[in-house]
Amino acid sequence: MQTRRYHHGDLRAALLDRAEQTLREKGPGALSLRELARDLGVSHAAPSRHFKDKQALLDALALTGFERMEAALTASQEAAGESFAERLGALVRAYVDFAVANAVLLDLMYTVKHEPEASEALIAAAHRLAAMAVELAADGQRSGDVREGPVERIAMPLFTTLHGFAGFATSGVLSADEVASGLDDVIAYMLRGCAADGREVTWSEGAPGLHCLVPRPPRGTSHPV
Amino acid sequence: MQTRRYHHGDLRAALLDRAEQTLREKGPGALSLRELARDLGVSHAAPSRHFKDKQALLDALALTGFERMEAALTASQEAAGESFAERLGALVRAYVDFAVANAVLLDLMYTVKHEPEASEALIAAAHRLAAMAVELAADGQRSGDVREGPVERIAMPLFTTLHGFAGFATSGVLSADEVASGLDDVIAYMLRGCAADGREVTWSEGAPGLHCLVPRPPRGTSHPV
DNA sequence: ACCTGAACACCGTTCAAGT
DNA sequence: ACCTGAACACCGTTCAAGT
Repeated sequence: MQTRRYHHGDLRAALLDRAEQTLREKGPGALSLRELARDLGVSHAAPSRHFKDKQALLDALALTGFERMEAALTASQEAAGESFAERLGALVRAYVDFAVANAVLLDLMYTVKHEPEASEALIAAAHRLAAMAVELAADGQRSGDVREGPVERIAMPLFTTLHGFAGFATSGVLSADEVASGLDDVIAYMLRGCAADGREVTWSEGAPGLHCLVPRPPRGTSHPV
Repeated sequence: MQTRRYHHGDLRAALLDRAEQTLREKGPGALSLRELARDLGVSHAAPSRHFKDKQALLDALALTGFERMEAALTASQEAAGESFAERLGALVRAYVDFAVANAVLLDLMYTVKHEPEASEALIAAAHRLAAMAVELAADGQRSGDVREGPVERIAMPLFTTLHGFAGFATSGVLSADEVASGLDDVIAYMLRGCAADGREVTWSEGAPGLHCLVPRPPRGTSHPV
């Protein structure tokens, strides 16, 4: 019968799928391994063959979240225009869209863990996301849109803003309307924050025609802020 | 005897205290109402007089987190210098310091809740924190350090960056060293992001002498980004 | 290799009853 | 008003045993 083959085939994936669904529908408090097993027509001890404990399942789920987020961000960059501003805007939108569509999952991804060894893989996954911001900033430096300096130090505040905005969106501190209407303010602010001196900053997606000029630094300045 | 009077006096506060301690020492997964009651020498049903269920206790604890964070931010502003940059820097440091010193609590404060009625008080508390950033931005506008425009829309990206940086700090995405060394990059980026056109931006705490000039916008621009 | 069934120690929540 | 004690239904985890 079909269910038999399914579980034989991939109980591990079925557990992750079902866990995410319950997480989405009933929240993290309602997730139990026994109920998961029941739903999948399997004994309550079966999950332990695939995940040593509940936390291991949650960690694995968080990891798939990072992987899907990475795919979403990559897709956003491939679909985006060529200008730095367009690519940054696309990255922000993709991150925030994924976050609000997977709020509980995002919580899981960035939740403080207490066994450092378990967090390693998750932190590495987060660093792969951050690397995309670094890549974007490096491109921006090549095109002259982004200020000079160590590119990781320039990308970090950008990625930080992204993460904070997504966090406020998922936790409800910002309403859906506020998220939608605030996106352009955030993007414009990010552009200004990383802009090369002497570069005109233009951001026109949500609020057409807004722009400003970031000037050259005063002579004699060794390291422009 | 002493313990008897203590519990009679304020079992509710004792539960919150003890819950925070276990949270800090053993993590959120290890928190149980029954153990809490045992530790306090009280029957396992006693907590239900003060919190209708476990989530209610966690929500109450999160609320005290917001209150203490608000106090820390207020204190930072009272201790800070007069310049906008100094006050912003002090706010960022205070937020991040509180976050790393209370990582699990911060998680709890901003965790996605599934009963909207329970979240209301927490969201209101978060808004009180955000109001401090709005106040600071408004002062910055009066002193000419911060660009013109609706002050909430200017403060939101700032507060968002703060929150994201704290989130990376508590979740371990940024190491303690990276947090310490990244603080000035973040602050300088924030200053640039909200600076008034034509204003010289100076930030010299961690990296003395760094500064740049944000110029006047090109003539004819209605709304500088 | 993968799963079952029973067993163990622990939960959260409720409710009559005590003081 | 505040707490107790027993009861209920549910957990996570382990482990010998099955196929």
